[in-house]
Amino acid sequence: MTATLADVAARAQVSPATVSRVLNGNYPVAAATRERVLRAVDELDYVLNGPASSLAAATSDLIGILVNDIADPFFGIMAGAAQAAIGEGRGAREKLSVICNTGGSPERELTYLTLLQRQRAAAVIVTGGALEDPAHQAAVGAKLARLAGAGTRIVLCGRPPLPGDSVTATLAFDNRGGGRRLTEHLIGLGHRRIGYVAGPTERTTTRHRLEGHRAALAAAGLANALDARVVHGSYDRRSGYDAVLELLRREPELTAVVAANDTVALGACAALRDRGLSVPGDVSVAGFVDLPFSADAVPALTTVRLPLYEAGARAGRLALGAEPAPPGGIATVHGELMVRASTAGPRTA
Amino acid sequence: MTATLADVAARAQVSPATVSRVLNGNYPVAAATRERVLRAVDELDYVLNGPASSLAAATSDLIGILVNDIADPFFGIMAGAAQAAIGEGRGAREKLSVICNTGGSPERELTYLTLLQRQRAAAVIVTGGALEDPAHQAAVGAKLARLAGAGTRIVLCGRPPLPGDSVTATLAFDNRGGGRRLTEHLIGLGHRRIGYVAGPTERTTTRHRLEGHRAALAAAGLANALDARVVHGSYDRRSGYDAVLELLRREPELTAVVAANDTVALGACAALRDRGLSVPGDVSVAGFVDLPFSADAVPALTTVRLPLYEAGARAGRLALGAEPAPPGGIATVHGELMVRASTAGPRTA
DNA sequence: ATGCTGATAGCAAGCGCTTTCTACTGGGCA
DNA sequence: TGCCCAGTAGAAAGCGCTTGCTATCAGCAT
Repeated sequence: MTATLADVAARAQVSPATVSRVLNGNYPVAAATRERVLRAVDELDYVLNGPASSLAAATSDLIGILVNDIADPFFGIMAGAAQAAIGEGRGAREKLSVICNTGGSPERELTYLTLLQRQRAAAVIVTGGALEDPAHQAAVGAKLARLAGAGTRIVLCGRPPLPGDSVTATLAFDNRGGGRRLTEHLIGLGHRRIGYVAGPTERTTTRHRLEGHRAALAAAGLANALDARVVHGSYDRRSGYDAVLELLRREPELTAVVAANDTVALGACAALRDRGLSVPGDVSVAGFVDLPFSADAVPALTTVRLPLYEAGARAGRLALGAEPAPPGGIATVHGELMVRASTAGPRTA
Repeated sequence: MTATLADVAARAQVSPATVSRVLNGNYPVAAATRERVLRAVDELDYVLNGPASSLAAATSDLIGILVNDIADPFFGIMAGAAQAAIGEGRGAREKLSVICNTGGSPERELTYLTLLQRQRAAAVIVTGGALEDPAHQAAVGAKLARLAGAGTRIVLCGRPPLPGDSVTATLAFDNRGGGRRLTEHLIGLGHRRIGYVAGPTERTTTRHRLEGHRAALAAAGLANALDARVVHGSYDRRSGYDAVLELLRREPELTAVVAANDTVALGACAALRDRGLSVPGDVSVAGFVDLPFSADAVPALTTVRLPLYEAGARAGRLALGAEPAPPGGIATVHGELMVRASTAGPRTA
């Protein structure tokens, strides 16, 4: 059937051990021998048996990348960047980096972690905000600790640090700071009645961005009506659309809306438009993340730019061990406020 | 260190064989015994060793999903849908479906295929258009044939059929028909000078959509100036922007632009706007695929809707063997023309 | 010559699991 | 009462690879 190491060995007239060493390149093999072996490999179209190899070597070349929603470019960009970085890495053997889509489901997150543990993955990159459920956090923490114990490198990307020392490195987005700067920008423009379309309640990302928003309001003495002006939803466009209608119902005099992310912001814009309100003429809108299409939207979206590609690529290198972990294991990735056309001063009523 | 099957067996006072059978559930085991084994598994926090298992059973539970660019929602949606379908599948054992991002690079495509072959993947789903390079096509075909020979199920999703019988099932998008209907729509509106922003030259998807366009023009007797009105680029927004500027340079009197996909179309809109031209007032614009944000764009984009999610999910089920292959192994997935605000009759000059 | 050393190559013992074949048990039936 | 069979469990032979250890050999110093 399929050629095995032994077949190659026989053809090259050497022992299986020698073939293995040629393939792994971590043991001296005479040039002539190597040559002969490689020729045999080629002639037989031999492909290493991964499972057998992993079993014998007690390691594998699999690297898992967990994302909440791969259809969302936020994750797509990070995951793609990580895979690119990993593909670039020159290790002894090429790594197989794979993206696992949890769909935001805690169970699937754990399932994937178990599946990766089962495969004895070389590294795991977990992206995106964490669920705030303590039980689930503990379960994930325990799972990661076990993985780390088995030699798997763990990298968190765009996720808050985890207690314990099982994580190799954490790249945390400064959601709080970004959220704060964004709202400060709006306040600076003169807005006083600012609505907030938040993400799902139980996510760290949601909370942190909202906390930044709140901090800015509090600093300006505007925090009183806050809660009435916050609506939670998911991270999709639909959610932004619906939330804005709800906000408008609660407070028709709103002059600005901050959204959980760009996608939500675009949904918000659509709702305002459908309501006959102009952006930013009647209501300013701001997003978060700065996805590729945000600069192209009409009007171009004011947002906080998160360097997704860079962060993803760095996570990939960290997973590979190709880059030293940041001091303390944690690096904070800051966002940059991008002021564009979707925000302006409130109409001087 | 990590618990093994033998440890579990010892603890449950049974043989390793029995533990294996309990875990795989394909052999009768007395309820009491099973119970005891499961308790031991739990107590020891045992996780199966995937490589060992795959080696012994000569199969693995890995399913690979190849995409050209995971940062593009076109692929994100399909891949996510496929993963969801696979996660849903109730096989004897949970499958690990993984997304591999080729970045459109033929070498990486082959590398991933080899890596998956190395892992003895249970199935491989290849999405997106193929490169038209005969050498590469042959290489991919050969690789897939080998995989199929080793028992790996092969599913093509959104990719033209491959000769030979190694492919389990093919879901081909009707790019030609969709392209044709789209251009017919424009012609029907009265457009005569229609520009076309095509994707990369060497891709099947590009060619098919363009052929549809050409067919519509030919049927209306408008094919004469075609070539001067076609500009090739990549599948991104930037490409649409630049291409429209080029088209306008070549033919300032253009009244409509058809883009390779929605992202490109949005770039095209941006360029027109920057040129002071209104959409669809001065120039109509149409896309392809119907990504989530296309309906929200301003103006909402006329496009050909491809059922990405459904196709991806079906590909997942086919990969699982949970759904019978379509007759002849090939199913054509048709697009639906979505007429929205970005297309209108040409200005009656 | 003799013994050393460094450079290569081979032997063989697993890695942890699956699965075939065999062995044992108890009950139903003649 | 004895036999057969269904139901269940175990023994053991690998699956294809890696790697520690040993064997070989040339060259060189003694």
